[in-house]
Amino acid sequence: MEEKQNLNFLEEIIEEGLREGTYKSILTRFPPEPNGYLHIGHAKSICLNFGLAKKYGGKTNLRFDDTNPVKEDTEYVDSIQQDIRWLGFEWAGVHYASDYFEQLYEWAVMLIKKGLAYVDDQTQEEIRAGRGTVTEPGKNSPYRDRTVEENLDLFERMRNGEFEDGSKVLRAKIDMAHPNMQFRDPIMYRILHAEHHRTGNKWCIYPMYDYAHGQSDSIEHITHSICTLEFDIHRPLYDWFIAQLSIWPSHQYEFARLNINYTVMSKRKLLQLVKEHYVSGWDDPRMPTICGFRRRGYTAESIRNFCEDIGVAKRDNIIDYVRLENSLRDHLNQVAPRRMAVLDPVRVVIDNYPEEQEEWLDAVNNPENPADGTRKVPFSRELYIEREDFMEVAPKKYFRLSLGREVRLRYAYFVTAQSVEKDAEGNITCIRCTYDPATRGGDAPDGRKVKGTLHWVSAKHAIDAEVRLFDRLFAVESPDDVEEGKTFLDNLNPDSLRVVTAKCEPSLAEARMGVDDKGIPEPARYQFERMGYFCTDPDSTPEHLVFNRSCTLKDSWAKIK
RNA sequence: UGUCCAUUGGUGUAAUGGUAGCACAUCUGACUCUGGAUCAGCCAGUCUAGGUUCGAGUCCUGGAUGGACAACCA
Repeated sequence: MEEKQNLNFLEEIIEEGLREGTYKSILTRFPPEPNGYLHIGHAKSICLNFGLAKKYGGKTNLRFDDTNPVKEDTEYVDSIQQDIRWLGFEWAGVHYASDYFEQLYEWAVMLIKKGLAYVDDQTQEEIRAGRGTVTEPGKNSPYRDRTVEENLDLFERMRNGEFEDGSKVLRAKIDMAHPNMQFRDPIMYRILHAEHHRTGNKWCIYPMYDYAHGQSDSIEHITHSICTLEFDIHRPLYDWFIAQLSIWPSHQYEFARLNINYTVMSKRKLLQLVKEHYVSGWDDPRMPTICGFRRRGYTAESIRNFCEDIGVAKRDNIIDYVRLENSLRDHLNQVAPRRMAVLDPVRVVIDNYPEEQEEWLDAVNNPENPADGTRKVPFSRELYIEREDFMEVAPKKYFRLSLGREVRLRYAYFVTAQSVEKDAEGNITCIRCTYDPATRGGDAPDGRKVKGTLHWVSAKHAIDAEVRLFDRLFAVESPDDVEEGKTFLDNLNPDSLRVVTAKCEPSLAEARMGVDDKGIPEPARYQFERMGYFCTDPDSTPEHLVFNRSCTLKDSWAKIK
């Protein structure tokens, strides 16, 4: 009884090719331009390219699409490699489009000889005007019919640096009236006297994407060049260059890019957030970058699961941000040790608890994984509980502490609130309670039940920690939808970061950043019971602990409220 | 008003001419020393008009809606 498997459209294509013997194994590639940090959208592409290859016993190349020296930098090539490794993938080979510049040049010469490319002296504006519009055909360049000899001579001199930036380009000679704009004599090379991060000053002409990408795929014998939908209209041109050059036929397939609500995914906008200091950097925990999620406390596994979970197709999609959080919660629920920390403390005094007494009680590290064992937490007469866990007069559905009501302090005792003390402004400064000594450990021998269980820390033993409470970076679902005169920046959430000083159980003093098996910094992750998942921030030191809130717990009380 | 792509519950994603399914969200209930987790259940869908066919979400034609393309960006 074979289980019926549902394949996505890419798997269908791969299996069909395998079945028909079009190829024996597959080779994919992940082709980032090193002009920014990778974001969660790239994670989808990475999981797809590497995941597909893995599933079908193939391999994946990492190839930097570095054909525009003015925007690219080695800072980005380093971060990109780190992020891919952190996600848990390893490439078969690392390549650079710039490795192929010489070959690409030779092929361009070949196309000139075949009468399929020419040097155009028009200005940028003239070229644009000559291209026509989506509904009107373009006009031929006056330089379109230069002889092969003249084109060869001019192109070589372009390479030799005889001309200024922008004075000439090499264009493919196709059809200025073609209904697909991509075919209206696309530019193959432009002159750019700029230093390239790898080739230095060797070149002053650089190939355009359309002329470089497909040929790079072909050189590497990529079987499946998987890219996002906006390149769909480029595919005929991709095929055209390969056909005219008679080179190894790579094929391009397109899928719908990932969109998530309450966030932006364009590199340009992310760069702007960084450059204009709306966030602290590319790895700000509110950023949708891979390094941002990493610092936020996301695990690589949770991101991989997320990408698997959302699937892949060709239709535009907007994924609910909660899907991402759910992936994280799923994973962390299984692996994160539980601790108690009070983020907004209010003092509690147990009047009938002996003044000098303290007890170290057993607390379970992770109820989902008994093997994680237990730890001791100190209890004493004065405690802190969460301010929102007490109401003087409470509605019926409120299960927490209120005057005259009994609740459980987790792993400790049942307590009943008796009275409150307030300051001049009427803020509660202290809640006076009594406890039942018979309920030690959290169970009543007489079998009586209690509706609520609260987390707490002993005031005398508590340690302070800075806790950064993150919320979504944007206040609206579609930050890019803006009215006239506004930008996505107007949609930033002013409350996306709140910093508090929390009271933590003493065992948290040991919380330290670590490194993973690839040497990449890895935070210590915890569940602060009832409050959410938290992790150490790189800013954290033994003297000054800093925790980031990765995400909250699901909170059904918040809905009732 | 050109070319290309897409359209299945609120959101994603399957069904490959033969019973429209799954996940997330929502809502109910059970259980619980985290209002967490877990378990059970409910609600809810083929853009539209024709055509082909014994039979259409699927194939064909028209329409509607959304998206991509007019960078010397990728």
